[in-house]
Amino acid sequence: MRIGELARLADVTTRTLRHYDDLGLLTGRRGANGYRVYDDADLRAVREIRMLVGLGFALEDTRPFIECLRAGHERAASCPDSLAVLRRRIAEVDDSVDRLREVRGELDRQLGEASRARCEFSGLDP
Amino acid sequence: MRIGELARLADVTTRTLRHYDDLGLLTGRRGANGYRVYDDADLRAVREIRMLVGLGFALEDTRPFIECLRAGHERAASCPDSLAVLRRRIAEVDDSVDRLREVRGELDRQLGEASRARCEFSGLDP
DNA sequence: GCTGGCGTTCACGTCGGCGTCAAGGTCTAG
DNA sequence: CTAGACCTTGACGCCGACGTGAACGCCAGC
Repeated sequence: MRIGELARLADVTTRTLRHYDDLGLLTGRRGANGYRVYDDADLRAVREIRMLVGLGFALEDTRPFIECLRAGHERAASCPDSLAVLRRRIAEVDDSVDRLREVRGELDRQLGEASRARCEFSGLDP
Repeated sequence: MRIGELARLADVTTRTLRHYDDLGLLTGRRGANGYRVYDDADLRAVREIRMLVGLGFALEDTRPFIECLRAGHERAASCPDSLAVLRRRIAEVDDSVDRLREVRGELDRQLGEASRARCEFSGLDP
């Protein structure tokens, strides 16, 4: 299949696929006319990339997963490099959640103080 | 005081302060020689901005807080516009936490499947 | 043969928050 | 008088993941 069909099937733009090609992430073969030619394995790869990107992975971090697929493995995460990146991402997410919880607490504190300030301003505070 | 001293006191670079000036966020007066001139209120404002940025606010979103301070209010969050932005940010943080928790769950699932795949590969799965 | 719908390669634009020169003006101490 | 420590504006660079447009090639149907 050509780039337009793959784009439709994977629900991405052709620009996105060309970008992945530029990165060497999804280097399709070329037909006699210079057109990029893709197959079902490439569709699978694009879907894997989009899934990982949806989970917050940078494009570069999806590379080991795609290489794992191209190495013939059933699951893209089942290679050592993929697993390492996966665990790293989990740690990142945990850190992010922790930070956001602290931020959330501080925002609440700010809201409380602001409300109290408005009460004093309104003369509603004894 | 001039820009260098304010930068030291607020622990930011002079470039940062000029950037805030470019945005019209912290427009200091100018001395006879064209130098920016700041006072303690400006120091207070910069600290407020950095605190809010630390809580994830975009610079544009700190504007109502700074205007609130310049309007003479004690607490930067005690004006209607500040409060609106503050509540919006709280909602954003809550959404982010929710999304990250879902992401975290999915990452765990991926990790589990990958581990099982590796066990099958190793012939350790009955 | 020509229109229209595919494809191709540059290559610059976007968003935010500054970093990092470059080329100059100002002021103070020695 | 001069060094050097401050200040000024202007303008390009960076990061990521593409969007957007130009200018062109390829191929099918009428």
